[in-house]
Amino acid sequence: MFQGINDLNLDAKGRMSLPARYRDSIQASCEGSLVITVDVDRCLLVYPAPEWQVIQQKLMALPSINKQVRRLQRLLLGHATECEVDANHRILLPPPLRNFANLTKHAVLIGQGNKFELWDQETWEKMRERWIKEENKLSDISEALESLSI
Amino acid sequence: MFQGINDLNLDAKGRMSLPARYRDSIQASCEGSLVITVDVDRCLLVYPAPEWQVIQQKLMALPSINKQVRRLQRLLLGHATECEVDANHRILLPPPLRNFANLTKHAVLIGQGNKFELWDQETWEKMRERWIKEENKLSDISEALESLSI
DNA sequence: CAAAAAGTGGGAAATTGTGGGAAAACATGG
DNA sequence: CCATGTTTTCCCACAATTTCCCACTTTTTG
Repeated sequence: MFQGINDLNLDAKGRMSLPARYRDSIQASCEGSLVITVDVDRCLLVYPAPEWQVIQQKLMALPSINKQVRRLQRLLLGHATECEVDANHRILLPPPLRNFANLTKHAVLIGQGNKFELWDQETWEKMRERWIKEENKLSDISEALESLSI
Repeated sequence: MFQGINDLNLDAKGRMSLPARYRDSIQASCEGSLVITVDVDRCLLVYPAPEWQVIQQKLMALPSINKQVRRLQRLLLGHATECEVDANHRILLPPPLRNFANLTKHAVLIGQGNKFELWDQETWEKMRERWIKEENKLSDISEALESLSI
C-alpha cells in the first residue's frame, strides 16, 4: 500500500531513482516490474505489474463501442509501458511518457494506494494550490464524503 | 485524547522534540509510530499510526473516479508519511511536508482529540486572529452549533 | 541546591543518489 | 548484406544525504 510524497530528479538520460522506503515493497509486490501509463490530469501512473494486470482486465472487459470507453482504452492501454527497476534502483522513463507529463528534471512521486502518481514538480504544485482553494471554497460536501471525519 | 497547545522549535535538520507530557500516551497508542499528512488550512496533521489506519481505509474505499474524492486522496493519502519517534523523543519532519506548512523554526503543536495539528507559529497566530474576528462578526449561528453550550 | 529530565547540537558511519564510460544492440545507408 | 554511426543497456565509482549516536546545555523537580 503506497502513500506519501517524494521529491526526486530525473537525470540526463531520463532515469529516476526510486525512494529507498518503497524498495522492499516494490520488490515484494512485483519483483521490480512496473507498468507506467498516463492519466487525464497529465501525470503518469506507476503500477506494480500484477496490479496493472487487474486494471487492464477491467478496461478490456468494457464495451469498446462506447466512445468514452474507447477513449479511456486508447489512453490507458495505449500508453502502458513495462519498465524494469535496474541494479541501482532506478527506472528509465520512456521518452513518450516523459513528454506527455512534461517531465524534464524535477518530479514528484505520490503514493496512491495501489499505485504511484508521477508529476512534473511545477505542475504538481500549481494543481495542489488549485485543489486547496477549491476545497476551502466548497460549502457543501458531497454525500460520499459526509461520513468522513478526518 | 490529545489536547492543549505547545510552542516548539525545529532544529537545523528539521527535527522536532515532542512535548514530554504526550510521550507516554503516544508510546501507548502507537509505540512511537506516527503518520503525518497535510490539511487544506496549510498545517500538518499528526496521527498515531493506528488512528491513521482508520482514515486511510475510509479514503481508499471511496470511488476514485469522482473528482472531489480524487483530490482528497491526492492531498491526504498522497502526503501521508510514517515517522518514527527517535531515541531522543524527536521526529524528523520530511522536507516536502515542512515546505507545505512553511515550517522553518518556530512551530505550534495543538492537540485535537485523535490527532495533533502542527502549524508554523506565525501562520497560526494570524489565522487565530482571523477566526476570532469572523466569530464576532457572525450574527447567526450555524445549525450544527445551535445546541452547544460552553 | 542537587539531581534528574528535557531540549539541542553536531560528528561519523552507513545508505542513497548521481554521473558517466564502455559494451552491446539497434538502426541507417550504401 | 555489410559497414558505420547512433542509441540503449549495463556497470562501476564517486558525491551527497540520511541515520544513528553521543555529549553538552538548559530547565524542571524534589
